[in-house]
Amino acid sequence: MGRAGVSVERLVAAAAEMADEVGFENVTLSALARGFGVKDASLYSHVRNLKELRTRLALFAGGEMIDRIAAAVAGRAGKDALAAFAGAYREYAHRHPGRYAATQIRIDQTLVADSPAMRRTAGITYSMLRAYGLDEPDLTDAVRLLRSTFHGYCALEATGGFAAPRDVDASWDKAVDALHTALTHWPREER
Amino acid sequence: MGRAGVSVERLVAAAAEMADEVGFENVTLSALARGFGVKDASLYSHVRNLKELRTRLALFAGGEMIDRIAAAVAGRAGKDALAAFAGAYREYAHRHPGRYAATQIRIDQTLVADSPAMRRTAGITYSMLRAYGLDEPDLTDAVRLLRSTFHGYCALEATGGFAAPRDVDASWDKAVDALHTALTHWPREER
DNA sequence: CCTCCTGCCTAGAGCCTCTAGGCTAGAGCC
DNA sequence: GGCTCTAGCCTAGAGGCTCTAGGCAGGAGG
Repeated sequence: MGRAGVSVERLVAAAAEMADEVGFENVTLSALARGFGVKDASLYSHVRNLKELRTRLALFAGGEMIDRIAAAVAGRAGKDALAAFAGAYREYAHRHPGRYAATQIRIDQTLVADSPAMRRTAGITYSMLRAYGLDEPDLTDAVRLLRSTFHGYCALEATGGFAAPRDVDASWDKAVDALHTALTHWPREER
Repeated sequence: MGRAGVSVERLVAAAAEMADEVGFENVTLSALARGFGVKDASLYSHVRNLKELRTRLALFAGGEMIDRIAAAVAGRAGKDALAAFAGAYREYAHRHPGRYAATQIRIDQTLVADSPAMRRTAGITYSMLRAYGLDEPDLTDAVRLLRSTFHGYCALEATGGFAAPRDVDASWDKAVDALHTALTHWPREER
């Protein structure tokens, strides 16, 4: 009986597939082992435990996602860039619900901080926002607003939170418009 | 050995406590049974299965949450009402992370639709927004924007998503301000 | 050619959900 | 007071999951 050829990379890739099919929560080392034709105990020589697999999946998905977003934003500015960012974000969340869910788990901050994907994400977001003429700390506040709205919308959509008959794509476009006006009329301290 | 006196209500209440302590995901029928001094199989005569317990908890938490929000919003209007809504929302999410997580699970839409809590939530939100002079479908779009931002912010906060040194309360206030300006300058179709 | 290490294995503990079937105390009826 | 019915608990057991400990074999490198 030859070796099955499991590796961390193949494991994470398989986990990504499985997450999109059955949900991030339901990705199981047992099921992955079955997929590789291997006993589940064997996977523990490639990955410390389930938690480690999940954070690897999270970093993988985060990188994949920011690649798509970067490609969409490239060469655009202002409202165009914002819309492209938003569109790519939501499209990834739709196409890869399991991987997207993975990006939202709590991860050791030291791990996240020196992950290249995170740095890239921050860079792209901040440079996109600089077009609105914001300075710190408004810049950080605006980034948090955008992330919150984007994530919240996708999360609520994913759990079936939008029951009203109104088209969800139209609401999304409106939300992006509204964020644009919020950014252009950003509330400054008056004094 | 007398009866332990388990009931659906006590079960849900205990689950709510446990969810806030160990996280919604980690609420387990076994652990609840241990808490009641009862074998886990016994709980299945009060609740069909884990899923049913979870949706019961979700409806319970949803009702509790909208009660707090309603109390906070009462007697206020416009930006005041928005800020009160937002504050009560986030405070509940902070104080009861497990229950809040419960409110975000996917639930059978027919169950949700005729839950009184849901109707109340919709009523309060829509009436709060009418102060901004919006009509359908903008009203629904605006509700979705608010829910998305509120939920997204709390979710990201909960998973440690805001690593920057900027104070998270200040960013929240700014976000609420920004939403207010977005609502007052709501993007209309120009034609 | 030999050694070592990698990649797999078996065995087993522990925790979880959920089903099937049975016993019993107390409530309601005659 | 006796009778029945049922709610609320029980034991037994199957099956899925994570994870540890220890073993074996085949291919790569000295």
